[in-house]
Amino acid sequence: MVQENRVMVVAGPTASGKSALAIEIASLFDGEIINADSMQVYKDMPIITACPTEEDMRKVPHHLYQIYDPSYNGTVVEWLDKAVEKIHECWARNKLPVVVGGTGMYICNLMYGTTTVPENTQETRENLRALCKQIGLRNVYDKLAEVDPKTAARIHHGDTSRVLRAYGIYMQTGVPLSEWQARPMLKKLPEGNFCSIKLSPEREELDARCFARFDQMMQQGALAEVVKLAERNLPDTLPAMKALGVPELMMFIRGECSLEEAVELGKLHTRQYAKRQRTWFMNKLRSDIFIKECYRGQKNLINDVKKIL
RNA sequence: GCUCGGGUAGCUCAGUCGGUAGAGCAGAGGACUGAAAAUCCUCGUGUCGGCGGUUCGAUCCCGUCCCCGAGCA
Repeated sequence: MVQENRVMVVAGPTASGKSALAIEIASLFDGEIINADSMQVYKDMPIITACPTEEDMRKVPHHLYQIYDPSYNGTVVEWLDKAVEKIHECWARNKLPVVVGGTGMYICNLMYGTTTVPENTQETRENLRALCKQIGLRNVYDKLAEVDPKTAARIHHGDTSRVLRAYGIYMQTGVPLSEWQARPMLKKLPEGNFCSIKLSPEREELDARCFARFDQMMQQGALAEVVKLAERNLPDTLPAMKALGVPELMMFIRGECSLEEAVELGKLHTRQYAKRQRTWFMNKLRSDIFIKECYRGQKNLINDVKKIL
């Protein structure tokens, strides 16, 4: 029987079969699924983000899927708060929460804790972008180095998002990011509550699945989905607008390339993303079960899961 | 057949006023502390189309041949 206050985490790169595994675990152990994917939280793009299907959702309860409008800028901590809330709700109902997703940062923040740094406001971000355009990223970095040499030493001067964020934190709070980060991490749940399973398939197997899945998305109407998104004319700086396949299909819609080229590019970027995910999980996520293949219904895997719960 | 462009890294191309060459993309690995499907870092020897010639020395100049593109016939 499952121990009390357990959280099952299923992590792995895109197309590794983790959603199917999560459903299997949730069905067998009376669980509910909680999304840990930074793109599947957005509405109106279920195909391109490979959200679970309605049929999947009928099998077991799914949480935190398609909760934001694509115009919304979701963040790690906002997700974290919601995920923790859902976990508590599951426990209250005597259900096993099964957290599944490919966003390593979300999962690691949930398991190992997060910093208490406030979020840069939309306004700060816009100011920063303007400043960056005006004086160049390198000069923003130099300003950062003056007020927060520790952080500057840690990040690369070409790393747009980290340089801007670090400088923004100082601008907004008057406290350097390195000071914020020196404060104790906030752990919303004890680390001991988590069991984790990590899928890390070999490149060849995963590539084939990534490519096949992209073709499948196209057949299911991914293009129509992106056409609708394109009609909204949302800023391309929004996270949802950067979901794999969106910028590529947008290029086709704008007439900048052929559909075949867009699809090829989408596949390529998916494959590159999968590599980044694998690197993250390999080196940052501790796991109780680790397999070097995709989930394809392996029975022994489920037996192993039974042992650790 | 003639004229003009081209033939340089897996791909697209830059370059060397003659001293054997470098970017972007791809590929491999890595980082990641509140935008993370984001953002970024490291790794570049290849008959510089073939063969001759000039030269101390040619990928660069000359000749010739082969391929690709455009134009003229």
